[in-house]
Amino acid sequence: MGRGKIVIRRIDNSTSRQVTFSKRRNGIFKKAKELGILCDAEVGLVIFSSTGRLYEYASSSMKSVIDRYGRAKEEQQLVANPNSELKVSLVDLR
Amino acid sequence: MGRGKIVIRRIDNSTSRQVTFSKRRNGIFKKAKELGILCDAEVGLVIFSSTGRLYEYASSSMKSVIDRYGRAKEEQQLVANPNSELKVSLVDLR
DNA sequence: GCTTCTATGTATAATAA
DNA sequence: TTTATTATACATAGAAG
Repeated sequence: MGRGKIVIRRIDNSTSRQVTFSKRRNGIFKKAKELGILCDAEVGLVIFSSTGRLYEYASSSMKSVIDRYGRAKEEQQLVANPNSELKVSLVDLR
Repeated sequence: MGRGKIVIRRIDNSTSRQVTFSKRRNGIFKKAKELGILCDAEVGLVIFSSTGRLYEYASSSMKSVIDRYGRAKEEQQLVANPNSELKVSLVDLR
């Protein structure tokens, strides 16, 4: 997308890498916002630059996204391995 | 980006919304991966569809991203409000 | 570390399967 | 829900502030 085609690998020149980071970071945040609005989705995006600086976007709030993520992963765990916690519960019922 | 220009607001037609979600989700995941590689950044992306399904991508691992996020926010908190915890520490030192 | 310019590479809207 | 096609809209590489 630009004057030349690029290969996707770490940009060696630190100045170019910084400029590309700035542009693409803006681009992806825009995409994240659009996706949330267009498709009625909840989106959370966290980016740490190579210098360690944090950039974030959440369609709702990051706390909401992370909490929901945790709950969703728990459910996935139960579906993937139905015996794990359920077994405990059944044992506890006796 | 396509046959017609669109306005960024919720797509009413659920079939179109779903198709757009599928395409744009792929697009943004690709962008997230590229950003991580090109710019040596740590990226975490969480998306819940309008039907509640979870989609995720992390350049490292989501746990790593969330943990680092938590630590970064704590630091921000301290920088923004230097008196909060520091005051306690100083008091404790006496 | 962000912005402008602009030629060019990409993503994707509309549509159909 | 994902994919194929293709015309268009958009993102961005490179260069220079």
